[in-house]
Amino acid sequence: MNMEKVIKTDTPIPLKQRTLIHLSLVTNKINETVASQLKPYDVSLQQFNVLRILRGQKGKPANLSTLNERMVTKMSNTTRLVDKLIIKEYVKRTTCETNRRKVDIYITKAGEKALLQMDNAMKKAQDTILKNFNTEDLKNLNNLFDKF
Amino acid sequence: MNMEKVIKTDTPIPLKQRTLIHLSLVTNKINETVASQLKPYDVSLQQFNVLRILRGQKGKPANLSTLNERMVTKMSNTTRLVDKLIIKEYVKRTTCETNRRKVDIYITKAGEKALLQMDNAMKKAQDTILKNFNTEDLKNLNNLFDKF
DNA sequence: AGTATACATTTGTATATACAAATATTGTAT
DNA sequence: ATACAATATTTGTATATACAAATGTATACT
Repeated sequence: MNMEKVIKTDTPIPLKQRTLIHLSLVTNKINETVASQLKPYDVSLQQFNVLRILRGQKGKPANLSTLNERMVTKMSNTTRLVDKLIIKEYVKRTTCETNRRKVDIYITKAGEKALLQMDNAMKKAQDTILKNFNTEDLKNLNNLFDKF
Repeated sequence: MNMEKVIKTDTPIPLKQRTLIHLSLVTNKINETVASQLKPYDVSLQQFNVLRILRGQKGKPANLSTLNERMVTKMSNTTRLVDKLIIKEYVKRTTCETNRRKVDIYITKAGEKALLQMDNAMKKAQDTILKNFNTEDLKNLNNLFDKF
């Protein structure tokens, strides 16, 4: 990706600024690829991540606060995000037995089934996005990310 | 940044997937820092970028399509983004003389003045975000970004 | 027990963004 | 000149997100 080409500029940009712009462009590109892969399943990346977290619970229900903790992109309204998944019948929500302030959220069979298909789509997206990277590159990148 | 800590997981994540999650977390963190620095000026990062592009025009007006081309994050509605800047009196919009389908968008004196202050805020954000990076790191990071 | 405080979620509201359709203007072919 | 396609922007609408206030429940204190 040639970033100067993408944002059609010819003036040189200071290194720090360039790095942050570069990062934004990379993120945009990734989001596009991911979104287009998830589109057929009519879920957003956020919704996909919630489903993954719920699967990771292995039957144990999650409540909103734990979902929020584990979500990659924190958002202020997990209630409505879960609402969307309930409409699609991918998750179920009941009030928690032991603490009725909380809600228990589970993934349904249908959700797990759909999630399996989404996994494939995401794997495809991942391979597309990272096609130019070898293991060494990926490790270097992760190490640099740790500095943030 | 310890990503496993951020998303509170202890199960190891495959390298490719880890890389993309890591990148999302980094982006989120950066956006937070940037947004909080721009908050006092009541502009979004998008609006700030538009102002910067307009300044880069050096008096020459820009129209919506050129703005869109140069914007880091393309968005579907530059009209309304510019509307916001007009309300704040940071930019002016007139219909283009030579092609009346187009609009000429300029930054105002007030916009330039405000932008100077925002520059400082952004420089501060940048330095905060990249405080752990030396020039070598930044170059490596940019080279890896080019592989996307 | 009664009251205050903390906790977990939901709801209201304002703003942002995505996408498609509508409007206005210009260029081109007949 | 007229009709048609292309271009540039605007508007409508649906959905997403951010933030604050409201609701309902549990815990602690007197």
